[in-house]
Amino acid sequence: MSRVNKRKSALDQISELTTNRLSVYLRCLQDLEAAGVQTVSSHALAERFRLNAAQIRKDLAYFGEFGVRGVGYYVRDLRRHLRQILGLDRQLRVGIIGAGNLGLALADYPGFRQEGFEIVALFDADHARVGQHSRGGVPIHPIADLRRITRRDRVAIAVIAVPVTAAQAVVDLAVSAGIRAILNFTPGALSAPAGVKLKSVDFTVSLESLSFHLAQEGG
Amino acid sequence: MSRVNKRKSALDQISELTTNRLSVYLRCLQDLEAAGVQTVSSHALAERFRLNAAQIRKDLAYFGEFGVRGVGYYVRDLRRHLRQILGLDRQLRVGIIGAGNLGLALADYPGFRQEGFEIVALFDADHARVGQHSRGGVPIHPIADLRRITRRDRVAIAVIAVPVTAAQAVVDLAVSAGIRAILNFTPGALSAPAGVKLKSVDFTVSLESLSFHLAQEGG
DNA sequence: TTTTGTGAACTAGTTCACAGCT
DNA sequence: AGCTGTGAACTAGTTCACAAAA
Repeated sequence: MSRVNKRKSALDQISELTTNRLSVYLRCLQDLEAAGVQTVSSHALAERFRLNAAQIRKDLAYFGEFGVRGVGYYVRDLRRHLRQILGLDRQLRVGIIGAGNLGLALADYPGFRQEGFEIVALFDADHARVGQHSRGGVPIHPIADLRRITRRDRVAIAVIAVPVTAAQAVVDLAVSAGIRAILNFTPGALSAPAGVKLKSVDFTVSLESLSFHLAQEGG
Repeated sequence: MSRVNKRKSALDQISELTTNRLSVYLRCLQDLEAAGVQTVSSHALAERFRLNAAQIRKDLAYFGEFGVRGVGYYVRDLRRHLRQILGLDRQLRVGIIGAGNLGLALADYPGFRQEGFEIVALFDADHARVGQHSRGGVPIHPIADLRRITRRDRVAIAVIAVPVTAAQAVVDLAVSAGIRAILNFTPGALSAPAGVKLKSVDFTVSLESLSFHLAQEGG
């Protein structure tokens, strides 16, 4: 069994901390490539994020031996590898459920398109919104059409930006429409069946963490 | 020295993981109190988040002995304690820098006000936006007024929702205006001096984490 | 009896330090 | 000489398991 296969079999035990860092490395490599830099060492990368160089080498080594001893990593090569590892070598289509302020803002968020995600649809229960478009041109569909549009447009990722009370029902609906990856922006605990990856971003928790630190120092 | 003081001195070594969970517990307690529940055990709480009961007890025990053996925790009491620990017993004022789609959406995000944060000001470099208000009525100021408004309105927390290229300059400006806590929504590494708490929310990293999981399963 | 608070055991994640390749 | 890849050492975080309290 080849070294690559040995690694492949251990790939599901990669921690989320590692994959998050891979995203960060990738962004950095894109900057470096744009700046015409050919090679980069783990130390040079580490300095940018005040991270440990060994950590970067370990993160990368889970997936293969991408570096060259005495030289470092070829920026172009490593970037290509990371894009492939993160599944960004194919265009991933995203649907956003909830066309309120937040949903509309996310639909036109330039960072997504830039990294290769394509926001293809918004969904909303409010009939007044259906048929409209975001400023950037993403069409708003009735939520009843979620299953149909998801299949037609091959939506792979759902973003949840609805009021808290509707969130679990929307997750269930997305799952039943065949969605296997969900990014949730509503607060509170949601559950999804095994095999469906659910990731949550909770603004309130983040703000409260800041509040805690102010409370500690401020007395 | 009292037990409370002994703990107080160790308070700065509380991990972010713990404080994030405290926010989650607090939200749950608010629901329980609204539902008229008097007491709750660490096991009952743990089930809600499929978390470990010992973890919850440890998280709480950093700050005092809030529980009653054989009974559990008094919901009302614990809620009050958590609000105090997280610094939510006083109204915290927030300013949002960047009045684009995202900044405006955050300004009117109902979850913030609900937890006791007050969004008092938006700031933007674009003169066309200055003088306008968010739908919810938050006024948009020129960024040049950041220092003045921050002092006048006693803004404690800054939210960064500007384009990536402007982000570090905006952080520096906020710090020089006396801000000690910053919630950053732009991608990439920003730096702030010691004593200033900078927390980042990176949408792209979250989406790429989902992409990674799809790439692993999907083959 | 029930449930907390917490030391001890365990697990996960990070950093060190160096052999080995270029 | 320079830098990677990685076992070993270390640090942080979680879970177990039980004495002590109500």
